[in-house]
Amino acid sequence: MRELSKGFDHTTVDQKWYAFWEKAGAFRADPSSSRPAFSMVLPPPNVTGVLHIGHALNQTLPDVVSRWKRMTGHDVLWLPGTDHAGIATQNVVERQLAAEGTDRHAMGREAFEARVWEWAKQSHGTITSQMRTLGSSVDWSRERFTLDDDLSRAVRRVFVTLYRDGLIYRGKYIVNWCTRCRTALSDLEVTHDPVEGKLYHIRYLTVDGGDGVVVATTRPETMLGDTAVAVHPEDERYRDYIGQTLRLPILDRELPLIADDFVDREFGTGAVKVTPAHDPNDFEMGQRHDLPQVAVIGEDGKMTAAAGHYEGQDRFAARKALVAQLEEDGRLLQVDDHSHAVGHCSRCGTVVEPLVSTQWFVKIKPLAEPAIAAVEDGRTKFVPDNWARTYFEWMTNIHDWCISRQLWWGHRVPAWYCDTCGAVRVEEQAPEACTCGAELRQDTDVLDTWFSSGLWPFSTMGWPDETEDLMRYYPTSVMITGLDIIFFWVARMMMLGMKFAGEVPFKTVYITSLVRDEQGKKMSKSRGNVVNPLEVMDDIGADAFRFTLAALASPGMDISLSEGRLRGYRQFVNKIWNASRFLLMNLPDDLEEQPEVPARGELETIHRWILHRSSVLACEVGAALEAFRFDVAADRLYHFFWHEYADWYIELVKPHLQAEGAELDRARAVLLTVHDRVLRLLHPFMPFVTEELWQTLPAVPGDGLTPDGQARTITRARFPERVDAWTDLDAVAEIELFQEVVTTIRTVRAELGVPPSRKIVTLIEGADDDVRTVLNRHGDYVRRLAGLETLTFTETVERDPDTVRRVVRQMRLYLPLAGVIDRDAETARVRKELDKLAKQLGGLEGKLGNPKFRERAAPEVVSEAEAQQRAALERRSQLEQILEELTL
RNA sequence: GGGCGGUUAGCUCAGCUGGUAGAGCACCGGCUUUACACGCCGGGUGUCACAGGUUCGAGUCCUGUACCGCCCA
Repeated sequence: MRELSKGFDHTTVDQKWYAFWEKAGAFRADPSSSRPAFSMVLPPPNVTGVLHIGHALNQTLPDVVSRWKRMTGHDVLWLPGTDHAGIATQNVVERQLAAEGTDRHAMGREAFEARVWEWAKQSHGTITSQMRTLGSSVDWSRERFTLDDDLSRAVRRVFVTLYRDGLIYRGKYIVNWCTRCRTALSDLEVTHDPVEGKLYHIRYLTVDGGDGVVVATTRPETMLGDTAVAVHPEDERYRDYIGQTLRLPILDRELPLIADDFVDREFGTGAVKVTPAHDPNDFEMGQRHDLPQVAVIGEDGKMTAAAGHYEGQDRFAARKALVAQLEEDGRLLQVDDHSHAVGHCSRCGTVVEPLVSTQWFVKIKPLAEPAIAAVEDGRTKFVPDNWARTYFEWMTNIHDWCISRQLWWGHRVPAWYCDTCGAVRVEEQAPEACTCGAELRQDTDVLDTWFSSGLWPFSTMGWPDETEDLMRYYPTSVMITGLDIIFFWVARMMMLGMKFAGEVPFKTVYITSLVRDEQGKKMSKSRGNVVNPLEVMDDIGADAFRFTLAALASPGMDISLSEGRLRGYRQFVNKIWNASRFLLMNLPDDLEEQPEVPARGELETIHRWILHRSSVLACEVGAALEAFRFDVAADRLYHFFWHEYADWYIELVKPHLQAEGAELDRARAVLLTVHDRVLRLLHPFMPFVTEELWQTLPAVPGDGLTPDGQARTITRARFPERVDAWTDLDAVAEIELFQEVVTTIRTVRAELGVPPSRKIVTLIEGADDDVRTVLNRHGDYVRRLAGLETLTFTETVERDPDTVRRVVRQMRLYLPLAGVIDRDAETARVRKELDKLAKQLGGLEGKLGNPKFRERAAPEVVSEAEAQQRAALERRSQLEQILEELTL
């Protein structure tokens, strides 16, 4: 006899199988295969990152898809890799250096880069091994890193092409500047968080000493850089002031009072100070009115020489000092509490300082337009489709993309400058020297990490070379990723993919939701409610964890990761384990191959029923996966396995497993077939336990072989489909009737506290011939599952007050239970049911009595209501009879 | 301010093209029935946020309100 341990121990099993799969090349794509291709790329996590709950979800779902596709006969490529995460990684290493009492400037660029490479190589193993723990079935032989030589070559090719097409330009504009990271940021790397600040009202006098105007500002320290005051052109209050000259407090600079309809009349006093060098809106206003830019805050966040005697003070200290000064001068009229959104660096949380700086930009509109069109005409589809709206919203309001970063870790901008003649050379390969003969100096900046990850779907496949992989796997089939990076990745991959690879990068984009904690709160370190996926997997295993995520992944809904669900699905894994254990106990040792399931005509009803149900299940799971309804698929599997297969079929099949000869063979064949099928259906969700169990089953010849044909693996076994020959509604009807009778008797026993050990008797009155035939056929099962001594049919039952009576369909069940029956309780129970029935009948009568219902409702709806009414009336008369008998 | 989503059992969530509500967990009662106490049997505990409207009929469609959340500005 084959044997399994008493429970599933994921700690010993999971690793073993992942290593096996990898060694066997189970996840390796094969471009020479004749099978249809199915491809995905994994949005690369940070090379120095650790697996968090978002990764877990965004890898579990595509893993379910790729395992499923592999089993449905596709040549699957799921391409993994990591990105270099410019700012984040550089920050970490800089902190390490600081702890060692040095910094990157002391080391020099080359040594620093070498140091970061070392760190990246070292920490790279963390996330990749965590992906293996989760079971992600990626093709590691094709793993990529954004700084790989090929990918860097792609970055340079794209940069140079965009530059030559006029889509990349260098210029002096206002950008988001992080004073701590000392680099420019793109709009997307700035998060706007609400801050409780103040609104300061400051009087600016006119040059001739007149009262002037009062401006309202949240950032008084920037006033030192004011070069105008603006009001709305139609604002009656200020009509007469427009064109006057004001005097800037403290610095005494003269400022024109200009009119611009950007000004919000409702805000503050309706007059605003204009600081073109430190506010993006003011920057634009400054350009419209040709205002000078006075930078009073430097790249280090400290006041510059232009700030007068505030020079050298930190911007926030300067604010305090300046407010005090204004107050002393009597210029500060009012200070209100004011809550407003302030931009913070998404990497370090520092308040972003808008400042004017020379940077490289991507001109985005010409790239965005085709990317918008591709979603409009359905070349790329969003699932759920309302995300397309968010995509359009962003793509149509998009600004030029600042791609240069003042960092050392990343792809260095491929631009060279000649200090002699002023030439700028943008080349893929470093030019030897300037055409004027002078030496060239390369731009010191690097590119935004997202500039390289935006190329990911094709740069990883060898672009710009026309590689076999690129030809076969691009465009990818699906992109599965979180909503938080719909703009970072999806939008940019769309734009760059269309421009450079000539086609959309993916046909479908499935947007996953946010994983929240049990109370629906966003997980955050400060809140302390972060669920660590590694701890969860350590605790309950990757299989239960993955199944939970899939079961909770309803489209468009955030996921609240509930402890209860996790526990429940861990128990499900245990259930699967034990059902397999039961199966194995009942198979002979020498069974090497799975026997064929006999034809329907040779099978007992229970076998026909479970085969039918397993066929329907395969159909439902397949359809759910096709529609990305991971939750529905998980729900069907759970329900089938536990409440049909284990609760009923396994119980029913037990007596047949005690039989001999053909009856035993039939039972074994069906049990094994159904079990094998359900393990396969479960495999995409629970890869480890299903492989472990499937390996113990007798083989299906030729199925599920590893690529070298030397071993078996469920990862390559055929995914079950509907089997038309098993469709059997008669069997379903029989089993349902039987279940109703059993459940009714069990309920009586439970209500009256009849212990399982006590066998009782049941009489059935009013069964027609068909029902008798069916129940006689299943008499053994009923006796077994309901704990009966005898089940007999009768035409008339004596009116015995010590008998419990129940109605099942058109039949009455009589259970003589002298000594335990509580007639009052029984009477109350029947009355309660009659009340319920009366309500239901009332509703049905109201409906059917309404001529408009009969007139307008669909005929089948009407006849359905009539049938319900008939059944309810029948039941009522049965119950009334029972009541009468009880009250003898 | 703009956009999107949510509000259904104690908790976490399903509910397709309208036909008077479901799952898991929790809970209550009973069980060493030889796969499983991570189990078995039985029990549903609800004003489907609120107010209108469409309809023979609304959890489901429409409008509005309230509250919660996310994204963008």
